[in-house]
Amino acid sequence: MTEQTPPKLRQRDADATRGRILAAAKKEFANNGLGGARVDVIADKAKANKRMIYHYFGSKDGLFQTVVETAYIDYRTAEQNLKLDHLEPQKALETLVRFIWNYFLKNPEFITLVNSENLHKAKHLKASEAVKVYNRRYVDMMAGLLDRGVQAGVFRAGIDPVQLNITIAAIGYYYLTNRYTGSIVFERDLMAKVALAERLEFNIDSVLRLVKA
Amino acid sequence: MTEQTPPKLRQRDADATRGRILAAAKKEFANNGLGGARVDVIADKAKANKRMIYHYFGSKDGLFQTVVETAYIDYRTAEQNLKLDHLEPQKALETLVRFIWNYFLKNPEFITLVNSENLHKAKHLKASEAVKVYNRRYVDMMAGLLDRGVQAGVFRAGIDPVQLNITIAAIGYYYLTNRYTGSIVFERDLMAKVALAERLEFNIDSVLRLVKA
DNA sequence: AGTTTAACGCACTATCTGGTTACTTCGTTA
DNA sequence: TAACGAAGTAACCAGATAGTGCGTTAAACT
Repeated sequence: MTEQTPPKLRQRDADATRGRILAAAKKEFANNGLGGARVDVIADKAKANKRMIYHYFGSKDGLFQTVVETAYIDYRTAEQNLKLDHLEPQKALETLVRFIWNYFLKNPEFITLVNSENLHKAKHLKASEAVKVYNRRYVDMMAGLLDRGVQAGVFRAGIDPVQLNITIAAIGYYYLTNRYTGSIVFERDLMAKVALAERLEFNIDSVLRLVKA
Repeated sequence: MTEQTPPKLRQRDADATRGRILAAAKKEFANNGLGGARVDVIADKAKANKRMIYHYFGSKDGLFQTVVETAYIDYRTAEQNLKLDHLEPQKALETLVRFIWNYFLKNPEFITLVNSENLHKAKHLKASEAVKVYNRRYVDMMAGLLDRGVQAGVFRAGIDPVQLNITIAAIGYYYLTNRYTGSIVFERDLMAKVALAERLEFNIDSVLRLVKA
């Protein structure tokens, strides 16, 4: 038989296709924002058909929502793997500051996605119950960490874990999200290796000063 | 006779039209980002013709550039009016933290514009020499302020003014730019009056602890 | 083997969008 | 006052853009 079609095994794999779309969308949304992202570009980059995007995610907004929620859960999951309970308070705090800094640095899409979501008043994340659960656990951990420090006499009492939490994220997030305008404004390359290392040290030092007894 | 027209009600007023376009554009860009903003909407809101936008600003990007640059200069100008040199170091620092917080709070467009500009890798601000000049003056002021504090024995030595600067902005900026996701994540209304007051106090306290001798 | 389900893709569209052409009207001044 | 440049307008355009209708085919199930 002349049939003998070359084994163009076009495997059908829903999960894989969905995954490729999600990955491509994450990049496109992170680079251009929700309004600037193009559905056709996402389909193309994912080596999928645009029709599939609507099949799996319903709409551009639906796709964005999934991207943001996934990014958030990934972040909190990584954070939870730190197991800070096993470290002495100061060391735990330093580890946390270091982790957050490095996570933001190595996952720049995370920051831009969060910015986009806030530009849209968090309407996509509003629904997510999962995000709240993850975070409750995190705030509890921080509260416990502060308590342990106070018991050990190394931290002062009365620190609001949420405020501290926000501050720790802030001093890394702001520096990195404003890397471009910041580099212009301060006339130095904020992303140079030395500059990054300096900032991390400054941040660790700042947080320890903030909590010390 | 030349009709003396004291309140010259000009039907045609280039400056006024330009101003209305700029104001409308600031809102539209802040609310939707560069990619999400619509030129037609801007023209409409400004009660101007779309053609006028291209007449005065050349392109959507040109308009955005002017908006961002203007917003930046407005911010630095307000900052300079604080005259911190006349205050004792600690009071000056507190005043600065307070000012930045309130400026971000009362000018939410400023934050979203800066975010948008960073999403686009600051390509619109890159050209602006004015921004650099303003900022140089600001960093010098901060350096002088720290020196005065060290002389007076209230601040510790060796603090990098740029790092402190970034931190002061960060602890306000992050809280406010992430007001929507933050309110979900922490399950409290970050924009409630009490919450805002608490955050400001926490920030002032943090900065003073950071610098104290 | 036959039936059903779901993955996949082509081709299409209604509408939008940044930008432009061609034109009119006002205000200033030679 | 005539003329000329600038302010202002409406209609338009070509390409983009989110979203779909419908047919095809691989795989799962019976």
